Amino acid sequence: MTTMRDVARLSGVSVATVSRVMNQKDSVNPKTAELVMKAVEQLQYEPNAVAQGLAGKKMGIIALILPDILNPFFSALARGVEDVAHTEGLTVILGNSDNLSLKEHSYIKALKKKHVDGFIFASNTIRDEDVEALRNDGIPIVLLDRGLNSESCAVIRSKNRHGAKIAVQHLIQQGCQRIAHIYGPQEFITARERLLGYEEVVGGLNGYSPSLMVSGQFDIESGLKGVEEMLARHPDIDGIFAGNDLMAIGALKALRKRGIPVPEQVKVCGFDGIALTEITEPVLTTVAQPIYEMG
Amino acid sequence: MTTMRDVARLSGVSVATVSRVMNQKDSVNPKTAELVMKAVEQLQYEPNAVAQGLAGKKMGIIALILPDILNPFFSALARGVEDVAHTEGLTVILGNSDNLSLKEHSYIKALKKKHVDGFIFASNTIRDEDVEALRNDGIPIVLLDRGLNSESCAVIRSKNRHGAKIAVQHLIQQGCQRIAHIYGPQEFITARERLLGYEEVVGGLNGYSPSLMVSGQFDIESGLKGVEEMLARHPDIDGIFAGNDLMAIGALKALRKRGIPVPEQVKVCGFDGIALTEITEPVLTTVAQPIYEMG
DNA sequence: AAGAACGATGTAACCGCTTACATATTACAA
DNA sequence: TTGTAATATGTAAGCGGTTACATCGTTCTT
Repeated sequence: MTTMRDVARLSGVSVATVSRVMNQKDSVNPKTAELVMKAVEQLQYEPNAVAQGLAGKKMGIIALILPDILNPFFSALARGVEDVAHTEGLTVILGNSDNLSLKEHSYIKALKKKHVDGFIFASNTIRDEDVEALRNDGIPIVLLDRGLNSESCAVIRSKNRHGAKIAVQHLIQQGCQRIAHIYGPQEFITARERLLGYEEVVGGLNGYSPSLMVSGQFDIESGLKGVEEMLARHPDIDGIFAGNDLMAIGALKALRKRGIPVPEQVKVCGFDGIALTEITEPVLTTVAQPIYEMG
Repeated sequence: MTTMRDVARLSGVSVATVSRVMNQKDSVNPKTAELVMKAVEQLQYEPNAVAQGLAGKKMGIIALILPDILNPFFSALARGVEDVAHTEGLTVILGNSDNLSLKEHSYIKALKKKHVDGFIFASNTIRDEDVEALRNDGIPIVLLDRGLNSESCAVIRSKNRHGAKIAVQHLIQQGCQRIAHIYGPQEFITARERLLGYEEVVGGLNGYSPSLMVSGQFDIESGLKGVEEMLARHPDIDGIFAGNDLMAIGALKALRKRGIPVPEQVKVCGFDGIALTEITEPVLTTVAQPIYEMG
């Protein structure tokens, strides 16, 4: 690998000058600069990012910690992040936390050692103390889809509550009278907010009952089970608002299993707008979040 | 950030000794070692990976270049890679190439500067010269699902041809007589092999015709279009073998659109075994590849 | 025309760690 | 007891950059 010294030697200047030319810092005689550039070209010199990192510069690496890349929601997010990172000349390190604080912690630890320039967390289980610690080290953090803790770090979230209201109102407009809700894990602020949005709209309706809500785990399986449970309790529902698309898909499966026609008898609406919703049959109605753009 | 010198100072030894203790290399007096460990503990010392990298050691980073993380096949692969990497103490850098040699090249360039320890390519468009260049630099490479070029670098592939034969034979066993095939882009060796497997089995059948094959792009959309085209040509087909699951899903959509009952009139079989196949209706038959394990 | 201010470049210290080599201590064989 | 091998630890030279500081030749000010 050719180093700066090689370039310096070939162009007959000192390494300092080469560095100056490379960084376009401090003043350098245009002629010298050209000379250096020619040598750089000839030797195909590329600065060593690790050395630059050690010498105090950024390494150009950001860490993206998310629960599970298998979840389409997060792969869309990842793609969004990675795309802009790449055009910015940054590289993205991926970490699957499975929503385990422990794993998150271990990622943070491992990546801090590697001089990561910044963290993006799309995971709902980061411990505040971990975030706090990073902040103290002056490492930039972005929190996606997570409640803001007192500290001042960038937080990106979409209007879950508002979206939920839109979804439910849509169902009502379609003529639904008894709308059930499958909510996600209440540890997640997104799930809580969507539930609130639902309650806000449905709470005022005739015949509203808390038993119209079941819990789910934001995955297909629990959506299916949730709806089965719901149908046992309330065979008369005519609308289902699922806390996310995966559970909506599960709901669809449950309904089909029972031979209930969708959307004729029961209408289903999801949340997120992942690509998957377009391959189900019937195509699922959903509240689209700008997942990619959030990334 | 506490450095090795801090530890050395606190434990009253030289940095070299601390380094020895940390790396368990060369002999160190057990008592000294314990002393050092205590200091490490007390100072919460963590070696700086960047410095270690500069000083010649590995950085513990591997690059995973794949076409698109949005494709469920690749997110499964990525998850597999990331999981074992993490348990091995490695971190994974993700790159979406979109099957563009140019993007791949730019990733390689950017990542080489960052002292990446190794590359995993799941992309079908890497130029041999790029691979060659990496090999010359002594950087380990793994090629997933790609034709092996003369060079000796690890290659992981599943038996596409064999799998294709199984798929087609399965359809025949189910009673299919006229089986169509939607093949993927023929630049991809995987697509070619699957096509070969199909031909090998179907070629011997009565009424076989090359017009039973249409090309697709390994995505849902092209699967849909391909089947529509096929139905125009051969309304009498009773089986479809798709080169991958995404196209199989497209096929399903096309059939449903035409009101053709699946699997009563036409049976469909995909390839890959991505999780998506379980959410379609009806559940799609597919040749499962151990995607995760390949990762 | 002398001194200030500036531009261009070189020197060398430093980032934090690894490691070859040197030194010192201890143990063991002859 | 002395030479030698083995053990334990320190010294210092990198790894490949960045950058504060020093140096030196110019141009500008008055």
